[in-house]
Amino acid sequence: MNSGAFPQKVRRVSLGAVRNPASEEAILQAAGEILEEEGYSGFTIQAVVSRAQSSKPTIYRRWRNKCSLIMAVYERGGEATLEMPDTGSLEEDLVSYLTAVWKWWTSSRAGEVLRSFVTEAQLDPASVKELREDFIPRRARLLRAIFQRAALRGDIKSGSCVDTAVALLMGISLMRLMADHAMNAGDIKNAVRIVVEGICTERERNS
Amino acid sequence: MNSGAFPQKVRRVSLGAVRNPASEEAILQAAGEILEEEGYSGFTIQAVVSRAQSSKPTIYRRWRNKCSLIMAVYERGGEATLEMPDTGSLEEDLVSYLTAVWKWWTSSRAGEVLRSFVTEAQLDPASVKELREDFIPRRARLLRAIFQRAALRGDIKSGSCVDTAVALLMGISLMRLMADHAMNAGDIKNAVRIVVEGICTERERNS
Amino acid sequence: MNSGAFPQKVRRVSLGAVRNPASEEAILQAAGEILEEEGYSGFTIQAVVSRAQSSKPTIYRRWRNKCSLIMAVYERGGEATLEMPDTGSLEEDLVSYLTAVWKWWTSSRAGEVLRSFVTEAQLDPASVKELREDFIPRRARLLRAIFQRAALRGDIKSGSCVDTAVALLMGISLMRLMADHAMNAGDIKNAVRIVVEGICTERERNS
Amino acid sequence: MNSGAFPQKVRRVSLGAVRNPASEEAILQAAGEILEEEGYSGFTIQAVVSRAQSSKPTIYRRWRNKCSLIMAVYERGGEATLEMPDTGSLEEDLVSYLTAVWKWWTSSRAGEVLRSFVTEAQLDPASVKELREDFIPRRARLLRAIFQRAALRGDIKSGSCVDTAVALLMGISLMRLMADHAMNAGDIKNAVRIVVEGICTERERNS
DNA sequence: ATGTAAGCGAGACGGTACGTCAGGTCTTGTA
DNA sequence: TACAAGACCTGACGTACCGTCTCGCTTACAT
Repeated sequence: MNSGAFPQKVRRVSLGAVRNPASEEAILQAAGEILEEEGYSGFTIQAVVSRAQSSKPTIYRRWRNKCSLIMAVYERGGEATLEMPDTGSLEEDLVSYLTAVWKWWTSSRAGEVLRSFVTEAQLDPASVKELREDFIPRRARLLRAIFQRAALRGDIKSGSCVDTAVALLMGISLMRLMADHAMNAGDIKNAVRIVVEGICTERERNS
Repeated sequence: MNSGAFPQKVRRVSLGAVRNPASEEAILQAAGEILEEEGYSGFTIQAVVSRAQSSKPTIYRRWRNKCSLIMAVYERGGEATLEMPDTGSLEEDLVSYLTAVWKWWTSSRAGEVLRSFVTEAQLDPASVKELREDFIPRRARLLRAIFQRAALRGDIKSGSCVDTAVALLMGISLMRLMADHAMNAGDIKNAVRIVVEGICTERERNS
Repeated sequence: MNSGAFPQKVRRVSLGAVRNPASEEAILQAAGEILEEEGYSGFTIQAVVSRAQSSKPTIYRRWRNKCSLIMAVYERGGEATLEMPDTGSLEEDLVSYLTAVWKWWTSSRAGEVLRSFVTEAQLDPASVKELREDFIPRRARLLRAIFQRAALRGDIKSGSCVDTAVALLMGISLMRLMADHAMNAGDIKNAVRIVVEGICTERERNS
Repeated sequence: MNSGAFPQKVRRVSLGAVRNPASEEAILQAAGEILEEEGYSGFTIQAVVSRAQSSKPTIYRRWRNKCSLIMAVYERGGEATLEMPDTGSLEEDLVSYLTAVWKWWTSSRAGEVLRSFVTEAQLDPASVKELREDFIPRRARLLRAIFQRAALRGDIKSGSCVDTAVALLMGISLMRLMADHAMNAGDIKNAVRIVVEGICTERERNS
């Protein structure tokens, strides 16, 4: 694996009148590396072009602006690999999931990518809309599923709003991320406990 | 009130070798108006200069970069006028406070200012540090005070982390703000309820 | 001819990854016009940008600073069109040449360009070096050639330094130019006479 | 002598409603040192203020702009000390004088001051006028006197223009100065010889 | 077998904002 | 009223990045 081999002198050949998937791959790879190594402020399209040995039109043919590219980098970055914990306990599941997310964010610097995405999106109303309507709901899906399993078990108080609980946990995570203030195990535990105690039935809470 | 009288042809006189507070005032006023009217993407230093009838050096003499200026605009913007509610009920106090905050954010577009600040801060590590260590704690103070009054009343479960409760409410607000998705009364009520139920004693919760 | 048609709304098309000579041409044209119309003190890069419908990076991509640009304007400005006089008389040739130079300088305001170049060069050691090693020798070439033809005719006293004679005539011209004190026919005649009498053989002088 | 003692912590006290000559002196001293040490590009009013422990208004009260200040520095710089040679030979006098001038220019870097003055003058029509009508004629006086002594001896051909001869020698010197190309003994000798042979009677020339 | 159409690397281009710097004017408080 | 101090406005500077454009090349696919 030549990740980090920079610059990669692998000359990609044209495939004619069809997009070369290798280009897309190289661009995302390069973009991710730059975000990891230089952070948002060092992330320029020209830097991506240079590192990927690609060109601006090739980038803009696929993503409509910097923001879309960053989002693609984030989504390629392996969130999918986060597995849904299922211990039978809502609290344990949430702690386990958030711990995994923060580990991923900090170890691979995917957190930097996410921060960059949220930041960049602010420059473009269409991207804010995408953030609101697509990106955040997609990110919420696993958390929602965890809560819904608890609901099926009858652990959730009637009248509680699961979406709000999800949003509380995502919100605190995002705020800490934007402030470059990673959540540690204790932070996660505290946050989860409040939310769980706030949304669960007596029985579950005491378990 | 001449807010909006643009450009104000009020010639500020020099005060000699001492900074003229009127300049600072005019700059903050102009910066605030631009953020309100044009949003972050229309906010340039030159635009501030033009509207305030000031100059770049005068701005950079006081604030080290755009980010610091935006922060000053936000802090001047009247958060101080938010009064601390005190109904005797934690839940009502929180709802009341958050409702006031969101009303302020949306009506005066202070929300736009805050979004701009958080965005701009990402370009400069020193500003992120300031966001983390000064700005957010300062913003948290009123919420903390509300919780602490409840604690004095004995309403908070022992072992609960008040700071985390505060962070949950600030986090969800920030996330909704960054996504340009204002919280309405129901959203606020749902969020507050979960946090209150999660942190309060049985007695208080049932009250 | 649309010189002076300002701004020319001729949209220059890109030539792909190669510099468009039309841009260079438009920039030099605009720069020359500004120097003619506004003089050195009105000559700013932004003014050139506006008039040439170009951009700062495009200018700085070609010339490393204002000084180089001004030099290019001067060299493009038609000195080449000065023809070498050849009457068989050194004195007549020199008078004729210098008269042509001063006419060019004053009528087209190329003199303003030259003054600006010499002035601007003083801000940058590299430009002074260029002035000394390239620009002045290039300017000296025609005068040298005139003297050398006289030398071939045997009109120059042995032991005389032709280069110094050239420098005397260029020097007085430059000084008068920098003092905004154009040389008239009499001035030129006087200067040429001294130099010719100082460098020529008796025979030639009396001819 | 504290020239170079920088910064001089000699606190000049105000003399009340009268100009303190020590200030003028300190300013000229500081300005001269900066031109010597940093050259024209490092010469700013603020630098003079700092080194002279003075202030901008004090400078602008005496000189109407940077250019006037530089001229004052040049004139204070000791040209007066150049003594008029009088050997009885025009050629020897001229060589001796020009040699002294160039020695002064290069050793004390008064040349830098003169270059700066000519450069700065180009930014201001009034200064160019002063250069033309006052400064250059003043500089020409000694050279003129040398020629006039020769004329009294009957060495100058009738019909020759002494002013032009002076201008030729000043012009070549200025050109070489602006090009940062000091004239050495041979250069001076060559130039003087041409001018002398061009302007003198047979008898003198052969002497 | 060949012409068309699209992807590709390259990099110039116009545009816009940045943050710095210098000039020259102004007003203070002190002597 | 001169002086040191330094804030102020003006406006140019040179740099950086964005997103668009056209080039010349290469290849796949339709004819």
